[in-house]
Amino acid sequence: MADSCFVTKLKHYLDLTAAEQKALSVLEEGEYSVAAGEVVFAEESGDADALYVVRDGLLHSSRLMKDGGRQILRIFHPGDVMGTASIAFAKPSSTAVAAVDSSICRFPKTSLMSIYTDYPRLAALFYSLGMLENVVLCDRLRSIGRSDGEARIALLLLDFRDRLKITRPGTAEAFDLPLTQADISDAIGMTPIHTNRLFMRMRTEGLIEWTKGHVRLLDEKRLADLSDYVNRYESLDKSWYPQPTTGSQQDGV
Amino acid sequence: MADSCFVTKLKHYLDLTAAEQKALSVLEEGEYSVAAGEVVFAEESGDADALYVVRDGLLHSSRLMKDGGRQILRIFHPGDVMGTASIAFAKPSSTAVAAVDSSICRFPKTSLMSIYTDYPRLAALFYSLGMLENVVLCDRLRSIGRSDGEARIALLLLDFRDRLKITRPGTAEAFDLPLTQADISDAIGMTPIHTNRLFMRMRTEGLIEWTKGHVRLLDEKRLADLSDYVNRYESLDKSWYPQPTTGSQQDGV
DNA sequence: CGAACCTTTGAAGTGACTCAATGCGTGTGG
DNA sequence: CCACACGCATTGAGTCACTTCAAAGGTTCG
Repeated sequence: MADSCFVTKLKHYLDLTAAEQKALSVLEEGEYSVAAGEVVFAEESGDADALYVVRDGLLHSSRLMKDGGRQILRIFHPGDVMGTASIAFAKPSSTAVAAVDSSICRFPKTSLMSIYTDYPRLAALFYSLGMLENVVLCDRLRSIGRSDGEARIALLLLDFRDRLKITRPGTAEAFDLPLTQADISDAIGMTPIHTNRLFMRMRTEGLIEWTKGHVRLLDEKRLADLSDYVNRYESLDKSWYPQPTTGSQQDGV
Repeated sequence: MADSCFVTKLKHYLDLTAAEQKALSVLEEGEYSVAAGEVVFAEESGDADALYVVRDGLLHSSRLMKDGGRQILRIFHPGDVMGTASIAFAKPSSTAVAAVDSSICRFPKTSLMSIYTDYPRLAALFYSLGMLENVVLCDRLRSIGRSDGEARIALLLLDFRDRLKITRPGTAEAFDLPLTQADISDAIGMTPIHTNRLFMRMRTEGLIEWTKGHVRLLDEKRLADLSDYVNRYESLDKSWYPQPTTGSQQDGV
């Protein structure tokens, strides 16, 4: 059987043992479909007793504002884990919605327990990935806090592309971006009207091509320069990881 | 010996066994002082081979912009762990500076290895705390992306106060805030001039009192309302944690 | 007693916002 | 097969929150 996107993604960072892969497969048992626009979990409603692995499609998490506005917090690609806030809290702190028809796997967070006891290296990998997301979030905070509209769009596009690259190594300067301009504006903290004007401008400036649902980066260097972009997804520092768990013996230092 | 702020903070979330506390004490061995304004680690310079526990004082991490601007990413209080980005990366992705004379403990990240192998419940707690920070970061992203100046300041003040509360349970509506208006403006993504006008306005509106280095929240309800604030620091969901490690036996499910 | 740092104020400019409307493709029901 | 509705992209005009540039007032400290 071919690897799932989840395993592909983890293998991108770390050589997994057979035992580790087997332990992970438990997390991808309950696969199901969500239609575009459908809500997977919602802010302050229901219990956050599970996490979700994205198998296919595209989803995002957001928080609403009192005035009806919305801030998109994260965008989830195949191989990503959604709902990690429920590791800390018993209620969802954001709302997850499918941007296109997607396929996800739900697993109860108690499944993590045996990973922590029996597969310490996987626990370490999870922590690393959590901290990676943390750094990416800081990059976005900096972008939204301190740079103008074009730079914010540039960061979003480059990040989207590089995240896609992990599980789709073929991805280059052109890719599908199945988000509306309204979605993008909610992600970069601007109004849809202004976001549209920015897209127009970036088109005439020769930075990007944009046709509904599809983007081409025409000048990656200038985009990266604009947004001071760093690709955080290349590799992780594994120097502090414990020994891997192999099937036969239960490790040892 | 009295608990350190670090242990106090972790105990706020979880009853630690004697063995667990002993394991943590290793992380607080190399204490040293940093003067106000001093840099602990800097963006893209040197190796990120260590983490830091704050014992006393106040520090923050930031990233610079090309034009000389700065975005403050996080503010560290006693009991907080700085430099968690080095869990994922070999180079610092931000710059940490002491806001006031502080005292911190440095420990190599390889110290985490034995915690992951021998104290799975501590590993789980660390992961939870990482995800908590993640959610807090999302709250700030939302604030900076979608709300106006007053709301951003309100969030910063409430968050600062509630974070302080963890290790200083006495803290109420008045507390020291040893940051300049320029620092605060770098944290909320505004210019110092405008930040000052916002402070002035919030003063006349009866929301806060502000004297250099000291703040009093005069109308917490309205501040919380303005910023749609949620205190994330009250408690963690521990339902998925593995059994604690006790000194004598090496656990078992 | 002046230098350095921070806060405060004034005035003018601008990037992004609001309100308002048009265009455009797609699906759907009459 | 056309009329209509709906969701999304585009454009225009006026306004406002926040910025930039410029300078003055307070404190603290050597």
